[in-house]
Amino acid sequence: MQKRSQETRTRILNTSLELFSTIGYEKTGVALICEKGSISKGSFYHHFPSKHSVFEALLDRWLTNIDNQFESEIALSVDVPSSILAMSETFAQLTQLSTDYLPLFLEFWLQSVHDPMIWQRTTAPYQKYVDRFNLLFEKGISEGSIQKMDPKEASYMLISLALGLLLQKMMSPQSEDWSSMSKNCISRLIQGIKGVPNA
Amino acid sequence: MQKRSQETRTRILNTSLELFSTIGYEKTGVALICEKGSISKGSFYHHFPSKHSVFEALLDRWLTNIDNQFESEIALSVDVPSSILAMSETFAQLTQLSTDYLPLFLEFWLQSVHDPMIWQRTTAPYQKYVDRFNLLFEKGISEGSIQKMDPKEASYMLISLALGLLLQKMMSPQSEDWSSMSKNCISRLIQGIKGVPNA
DNA sequence: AGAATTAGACTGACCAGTCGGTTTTATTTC
DNA sequence: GAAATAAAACCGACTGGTCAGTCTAATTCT
Repeated sequence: MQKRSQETRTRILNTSLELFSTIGYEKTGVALICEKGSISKGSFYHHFPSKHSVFEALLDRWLTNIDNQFESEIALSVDVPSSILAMSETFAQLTQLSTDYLPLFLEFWLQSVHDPMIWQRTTAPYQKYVDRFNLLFEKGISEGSIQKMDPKEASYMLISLALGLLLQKMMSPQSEDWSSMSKNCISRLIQGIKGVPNA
Repeated sequence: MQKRSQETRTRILNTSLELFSTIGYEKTGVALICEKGSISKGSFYHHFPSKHSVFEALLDRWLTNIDNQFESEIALSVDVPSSILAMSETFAQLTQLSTDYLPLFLEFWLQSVHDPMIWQRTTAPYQKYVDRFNLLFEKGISEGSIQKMDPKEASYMLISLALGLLLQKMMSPQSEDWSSMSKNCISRLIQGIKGVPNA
């Protein structure tokens, strides 16, 4: 039966996620993961070849999650501005869900900067989003629903805004309502980019 | 003579900055800092009580730098939108200057999330910028040069955009021209927030 | 001289990863 | 369906190496 095996594997993953997020990747010892997750050292290394491989597995899980979320959302709307808004909605949801795990996202980013292997792994999907936004904006611009501008600029603007909101959310006490703040900011940005009636 | 002493101190700081940025704080050993900076272990610990205190010193240096830069820039313009633009200009410059050290900024952020002591240290100046922007936007809104909106929202939008641009700059190959991209994005954001002629 | 600074060998804690062995689960055979 | 066998999962004491920080002695400045 692979069921037990699968279960410990995910337990390793989840416990690691928890610890990596709260105390950081480097500071989290394998021993601690094992203790907190009631896993033995041997079992840990039976499932993962290294501590870092757990990190990578978490990264992959995170990326595919985001990807699925976006993929399911993008097909729905036909109007470009609302389509963008929908994707942003998804984004807000996503951050809402995983507030506690946000620091890990930073850790991913940081490691990407230092390690070319991780960089490649993260960049590919990232580039995919950029391209997707680019296409969306191009369409919007040509159909007149978005102002005449460099679509790349629009994409980067939107993504930057989203990332920056994430970053700030991380720093502020949990009490603050970043979910609605994010929504408002994004919709206002889109409003500012929308095509003007005449032009 | 304190001159030599001062010199080794800054050499420790600069070498650490270099290494922390390129290979990360955790991965950088004190021995390596000493080797690369031609400093002995004893000297190192004569000037700093711990590795982490070097980190903190770098953080302080960074923060006061930013602060000075902003402080000198803010007084110049009287018109609100152009004042904001000026501050953003400064920001762009600032990122331009320290491209290589950008990863350290992330490291600061990450540690702030994990360590309350660091958090306090970073939050204070951060809050100062937010407040400053708030005031600026409030003024702009009341004088009509900025749209009617929550000034906090405007501040967070602008800061988010700036942070997000930084984040993305870090990930992309050095070739890309983020300096002009940043400028364009920020000025477009301000354009979108500017007061409409009628209203 | 003597205070400040520099030198670098040394220590002790910590920690990722290993290894020999046990227990649980799955499969085969009678 | 139960005994026998194989395979997968689990266990935790142990190791080897790393690294922040210490200590004593030497050197350099005033």
